[in-house]
Amino acid sequence: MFALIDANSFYCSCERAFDPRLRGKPVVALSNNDGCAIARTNEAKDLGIKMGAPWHLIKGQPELRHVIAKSSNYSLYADMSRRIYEVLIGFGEEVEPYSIDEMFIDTREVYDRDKFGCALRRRVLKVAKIPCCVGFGPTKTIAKLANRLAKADREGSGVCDLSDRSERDELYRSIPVGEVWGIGSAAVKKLEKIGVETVADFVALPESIVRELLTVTGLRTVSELKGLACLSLATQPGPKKSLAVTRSFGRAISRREDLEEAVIYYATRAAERLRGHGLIAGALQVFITTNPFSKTDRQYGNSITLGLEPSNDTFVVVGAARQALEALWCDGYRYAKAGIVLLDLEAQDSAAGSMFPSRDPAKSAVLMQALDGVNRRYGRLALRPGSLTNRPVWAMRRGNLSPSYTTRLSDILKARA
DNA sequence: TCTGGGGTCCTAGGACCC
DNA sequence: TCTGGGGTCCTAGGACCC
Repeated sequence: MFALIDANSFYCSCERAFDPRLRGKPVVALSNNDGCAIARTNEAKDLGIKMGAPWHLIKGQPELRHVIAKSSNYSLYADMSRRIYEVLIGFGEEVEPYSIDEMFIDTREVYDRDKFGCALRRRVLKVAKIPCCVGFGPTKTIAKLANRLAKADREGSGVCDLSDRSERDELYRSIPVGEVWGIGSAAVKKLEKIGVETVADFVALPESIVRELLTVTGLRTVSELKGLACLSLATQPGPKKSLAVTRSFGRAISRREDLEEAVIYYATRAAERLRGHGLIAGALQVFITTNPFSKTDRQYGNSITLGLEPSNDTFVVVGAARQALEALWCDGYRYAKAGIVLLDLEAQDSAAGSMFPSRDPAKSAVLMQALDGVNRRYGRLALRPGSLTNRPVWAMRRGNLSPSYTTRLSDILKARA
């Protein structure tokens, strides 16, 4: 049996914990650049403010003038999350922190779930000052669903137990399938086409259909909904696989120097975080894109993935990022967003002995040629410090070269020639 | 003169999550 | 003028090898 503890309007509740004047008022927490609302209190939801609604549109409406907006403060939220975790650990159960505001716990040993759930809620509210809801179920997916029901019933106890099979079957008939964890908008659309609307319709489908439409993830979700646990509690986080630093710009950027400055900054942050986790990266991806919401701007977006000599050195990461940008950049667009993603992460200690990554010299040569072309035309080569050869950082790949990458790069070159 | 096919690895992109 | 940021998993299909 699992329980899911999910904080209510987490970011807003964190703000309220430190400023009681926000209680009972419509509050939203804003994304980076104060761009859009990413958390809303019930009062704000009741005013019709949608998740992800742009703040500049909200504040333009006179009837929403009293809505209070807070810029997000992630270190505060992370700290509050840790407090909740510690409260749950204090109950002596196994805890899996699933996201910043959600934790699964193993409740096999719990006999009176209602009582236990209420005690949890009270304790979290008292110690961490955060209101939350608790959902119980024989699988994680059902516990998630139970939590949703607990949240939806605002006047209720904040605890919902879906451990009873017949009770579930009854409920499934009135719950839209899109409410289920793992069923997103694309899946809903596909399911609608074959007449599936409720969770009950969904679990009644033959396996072959589910498999065909939603692959193995869909099958897993069905099993979980039937009470057959496919997902276990992960009390220890797995090794990190990627790390990203991405931002939308406060205003559109048209000058190359400005974009380069942004990308260098992201690369610096990324390398810092990499070192913070004791990791090195074996590949780096840079992307830039125009504003997809704009109806007037010409659109362009592209990304490039480069192999690195595994490293967490700022100079190496920044050097590779600049080279990538050099190849990506196209003049004459208004850029709205850029980012850098570090991939092929490994623990720092295992780095020794993996200095020369390219397994296929012939293919490297092809890429090198393409890159040399870029460099001849578009600027200098940033060399890896201490490199024995004059290869640019981004010509060093660990695995096979992606042919589509080479193609894409030549497309870019062609477009610019 | 005839020009295979199966296994494996890799990547981009889609979908989903909070 | 202003529309988030950070992740994971799965699959199709290309490239390669023998």
